[in-house]
Amino acid sequence: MELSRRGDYAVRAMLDVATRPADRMTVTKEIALRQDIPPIFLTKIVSSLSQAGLLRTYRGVAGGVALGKPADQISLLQIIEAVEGPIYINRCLIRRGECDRDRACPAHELWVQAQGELLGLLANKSLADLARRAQELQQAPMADFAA
Amino acid sequence: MELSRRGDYAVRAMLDVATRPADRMTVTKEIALRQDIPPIFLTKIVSSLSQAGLLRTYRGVAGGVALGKPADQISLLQIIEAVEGPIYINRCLIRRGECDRDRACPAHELWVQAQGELLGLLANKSLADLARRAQELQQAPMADFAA
DNA sequence: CATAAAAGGATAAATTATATCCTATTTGCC
DNA sequence: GGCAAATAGGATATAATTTATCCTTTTATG
Repeated sequence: MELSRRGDYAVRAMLDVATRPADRMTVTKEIALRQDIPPIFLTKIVSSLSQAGLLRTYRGVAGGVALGKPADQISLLQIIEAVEGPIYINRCLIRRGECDRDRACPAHELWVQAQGELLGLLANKSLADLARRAQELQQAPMADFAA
Repeated sequence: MELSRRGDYAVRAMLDVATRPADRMTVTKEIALRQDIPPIFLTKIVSSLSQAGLLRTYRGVAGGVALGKPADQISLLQIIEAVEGPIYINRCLIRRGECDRDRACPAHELWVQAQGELLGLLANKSLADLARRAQELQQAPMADFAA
């Protein structure tokens, strides 16, 4: 019941790109360094994010990565599912007939609800939201003492 | 990002016990058969549930398992955490200082929120709720055609 | 005392997650 | 053209976790 590192890394990497000056390219090795992510592993994650259209990548000497679309059009759900595949809170949600073969299952209904809420939350949170919040936290770093 | 089988099995096993006549003991082997759970594996799960006080177990010939307390005092969260340990939606929530070493992390805040909602949902859903729903579904098995 | 149940330790088997290596491809620049 | 710096991607190793079983012990009943 836990996000994999791929997902965690992906979110942090995307946030890293989103909070950099948009006019300059970001290089994965630097992201890895800043975010403390194994560099070669990150290239795989970046590749998934690129295939999902969330990053645009450029090869060559002046290459690197940039956001594939505006940050407010990228949801956290998209990021996570890009690197982990579709989220299922329980096996019985993967395909119909996995748990409720014959009779209806009350647990199944619960998983549907829980999954709906979780996915809703992640789908409604954009990378832009996170980036904005990051800026707030940076400008008032003492804020977390009040929390 | 998925419930393990332990958790899934535990919920189904508890529900199985809760929907049986309370005056008679239930035997794990029968639960395993009805719920399609590997029998020996289920004994381990039952053991965890027993240690958490959610089941009471009785050895010997007329032995078996019964609910450790009234079904309305058993939450789904308790069941899952009994067999999986505490739920963390992301590593950075396990202990303070895992992700927000120095600066505050906006992703962290998101995980706190998501985890809060998920745990809240599971904590507010009781085994009694599920058992009641199970009875409804059994009495009107055609209901799921409407859904 | 035989039988039927759970308890628990050790361990095997399988699956998944994490990470790296190596080679290829692309691009910019001298 | 050739070098350097970047991503692309296949293959593979390593590690961790999950799932499952086996075997022995303990407890209780009749």
